[in-house]
Amino acid sequence: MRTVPTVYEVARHARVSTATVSRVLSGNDRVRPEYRERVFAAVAELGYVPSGAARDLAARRAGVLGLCFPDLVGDQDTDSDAMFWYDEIIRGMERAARRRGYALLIAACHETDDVDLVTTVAGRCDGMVVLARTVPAPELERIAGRIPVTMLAGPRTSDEAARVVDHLVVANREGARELTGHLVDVHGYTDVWFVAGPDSPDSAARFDGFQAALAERGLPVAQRPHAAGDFTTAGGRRAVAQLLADGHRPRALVCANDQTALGALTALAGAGLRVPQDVAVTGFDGIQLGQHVRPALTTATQPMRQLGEKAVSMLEERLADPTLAARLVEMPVRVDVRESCGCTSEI
Amino acid sequence: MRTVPTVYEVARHARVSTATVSRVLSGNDRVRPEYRERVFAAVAELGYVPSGAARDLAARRAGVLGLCFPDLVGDQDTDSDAMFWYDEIIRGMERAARRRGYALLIAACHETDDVDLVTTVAGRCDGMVVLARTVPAPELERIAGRIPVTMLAGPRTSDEAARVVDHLVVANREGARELTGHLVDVHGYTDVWFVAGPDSPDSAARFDGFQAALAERGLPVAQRPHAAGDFTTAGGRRAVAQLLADGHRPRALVCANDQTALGALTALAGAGLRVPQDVAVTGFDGIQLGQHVRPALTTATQPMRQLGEKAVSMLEERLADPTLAARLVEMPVRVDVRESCGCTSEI
DNA sequence: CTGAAAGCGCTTACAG
DNA sequence: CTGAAAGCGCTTACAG
Repeated sequence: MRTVPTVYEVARHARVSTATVSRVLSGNDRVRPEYRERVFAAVAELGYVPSGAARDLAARRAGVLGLCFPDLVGDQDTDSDAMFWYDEIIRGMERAARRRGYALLIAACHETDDVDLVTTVAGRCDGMVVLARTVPAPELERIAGRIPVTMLAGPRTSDEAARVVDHLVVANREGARELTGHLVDVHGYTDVWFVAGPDSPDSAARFDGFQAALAERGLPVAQRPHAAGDFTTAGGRRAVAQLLADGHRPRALVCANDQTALGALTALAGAGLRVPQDVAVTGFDGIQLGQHVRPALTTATQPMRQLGEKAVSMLEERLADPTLAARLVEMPVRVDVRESCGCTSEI
Repeated sequence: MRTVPTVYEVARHARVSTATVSRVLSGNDRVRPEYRERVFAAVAELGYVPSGAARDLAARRAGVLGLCFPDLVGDQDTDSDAMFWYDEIIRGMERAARRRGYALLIAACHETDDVDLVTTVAGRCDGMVVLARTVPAPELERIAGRIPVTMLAGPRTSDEAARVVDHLVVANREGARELTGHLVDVHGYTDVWFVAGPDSPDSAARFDGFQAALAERGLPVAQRPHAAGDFTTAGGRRAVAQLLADGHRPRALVCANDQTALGALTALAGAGLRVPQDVAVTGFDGIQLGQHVRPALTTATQPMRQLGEKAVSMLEERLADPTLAARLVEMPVRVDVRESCGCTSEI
């Protein structure tokens, strides 16, 4: 195998300086057409592919954005279905990044280890988005000292980190409030229960919205969730199956996320209950699967596209001005009324 | 904002050389414990995060693998559901890469443009996986001259590229052959039709397996697919709806991929036909959604995990020995018999 | 518009 | 085990 060609070879071949090669390749400088031609010819002939590392080092810019999401491994080493939600995030971020000319460097990280992986990512990108439970706070602070960091859908971390890390969240509380309100106002259900996820700020905020909706309507307000899953389908199924086994028959179930709701659907079917005729169900997030199950899931859909775009622009703003104060931005969610709440299909 | 610290600052702070700092941080060299402590202390105090670019340039290794998949945008700028399949690939590759200590650099690319993006990716990783229709052959050859490249599930490209690019494919023909055989042997259907995807080697290979199964059983063999979608749910629905509108009533439909089969399900339901009682349906790929729809989809599932692992190991082998001859590796698929073929649910 | 040369921030023989 | 120094392959003021 030949040795890999460098700018020097290209420059020599094209009989120009490396500066000219660099200018031609970056595209945005005025170079005599004749030289330009020669450079392209040399590049083609030599099969030149510029070294990203050298380029990044010299230009202090990578053209790469990073994304750390939690490492979710199911029981037998298969991906947990909580991953569906991350698929959407990855896709949304990749698209938004690409629109602005960045590639996306992704890695599933776990708070307890993987510091090397996080460093690999952080050291190689111009800015990064981290989801909750991926990077320990001290590490996060350190990284934020080097590149802009936006925490997506996560909790406010330590005070230190909060000073330097931007936060981008969705309207969890408001979404759950609307969903619950819909169940009460439109369908007249008063016996509405909440099926939580794991102990997380997202689940908590959604429960909060659930409580608010009930309180506003003068209905009795539960002080704690009636059941709790873990944001997976299996967890939701177990939680609701237990509820039913205990003899409870709520009229409607507000679930902390879509997978939990999907699990609820299965548990209810298993108990011979019809959705929405016997029990209504709502989810949260708007994963694609929710549109395909029957009954189609009524849910609060997160604006993936906009979340990605917003995350990238926040990163770019901070790249332009690193002294910016940390920001907390909340994006609205959209309530998608489908079948599982009792409304008819909108097909 | 303070200036970002470098190895030099860390070395000065720890009163050691930069070589020692580098050794401590890389972890694998024997350094006097006292020095090691001092380095870690300095790193912590300064909030040092090594520059990936400098590191890569000096070490000639990035610890990053690349993945280019096609840019799939649906009608109103939303992701086409053909993306589900890529979600699985991305996840499988991310996991396999991470297991070997790599992060994954991803970018959706389109053959006609995006050469810059491809270059961004190729220049920054140690090896890359490309899916079909993402990188033009000449560009692919050039990249393969710099880093190992594996084409996943793609066609053999130009002869030139085929010499330097490894190919990793799944048993498309065999999977379709088994699926079709199952329909005939187990369920006794003889009137089995094929709904193709777009003009692609994958769809063609699956049709080939379909034909083989029929021929082996002495049944009439169609010379061309009875209908064709485009690998999306909408395409499958349209193709099958047209078939039905034309008055055709096949007993079973072998679809080129899962989304096509999902679309078939919708079209059949729309025509008042029951699956599998009136018409049986099979898919291909094994996307997660197929397990959740009713009837659950009988399909040939691609071994995502193993595909990812295999792709990474092929890259590593070529990294170790760049002179390796180009390889073509085929991975088996697993036929998952569920409900849509007429077998009962295995819940 | 073009080139000579410094410099980006690491790692790694090489010598000790 | 440790350090001085070269070198990785680009980009970009700086001068012309």
